[in-house]
Amino acid sequence: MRLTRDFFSRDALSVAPDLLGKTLVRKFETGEELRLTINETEAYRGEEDLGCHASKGRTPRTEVMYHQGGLVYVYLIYGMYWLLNFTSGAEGHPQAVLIRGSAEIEGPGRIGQALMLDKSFYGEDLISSERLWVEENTNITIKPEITTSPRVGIDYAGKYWAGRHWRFRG
DNA sequence: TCGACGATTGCC
DNA sequence: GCAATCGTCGAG
Repeated sequence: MRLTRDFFSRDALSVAPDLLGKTLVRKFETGEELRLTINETEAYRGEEDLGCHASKGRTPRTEVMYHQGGLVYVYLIYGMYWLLNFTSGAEGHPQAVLIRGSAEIEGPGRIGQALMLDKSFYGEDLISSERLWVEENTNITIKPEITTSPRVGIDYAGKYWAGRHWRFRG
């Protein structure tokens, strides 16, 4: 069953750990489906979070994070990898959850490659999209053991924000 | 308009 | 250890 708007409308710190164990589905134009089990996420939350792109304010790039939850926020990193994020929270609250890894494919850059993401996915609605969405995983019967740790690659955000344990693995 | 840099990865 | 590679943003 596809995850609802309500699921993504909650705070990023609730959505990020709850996405662990969920199934990410990408349907290609060929009709072929790629299904990945999410096992690693990170929360980016608000303009005050110096590790969040929205800390620079509302710009063309960060715009979608200010919208409702359940939308796709993709951006090009190092000129070669598209990183996948889902917006969360309510309208006006810039938040996003980075999909950092899955059981089948590890690494945010590799996930983007496997899903063949590009700029056209910016703003895609996970609740109605025909090519990308998230489902409940019916195979999992027990809730995964979740561990937390500091987010990756944001030392520039300073000791406080880089030190928040907003990376979730399960 | 210009230059620095990044929520990464893979090869030397 | 470092190059690849380009959109974004702040400075000039």
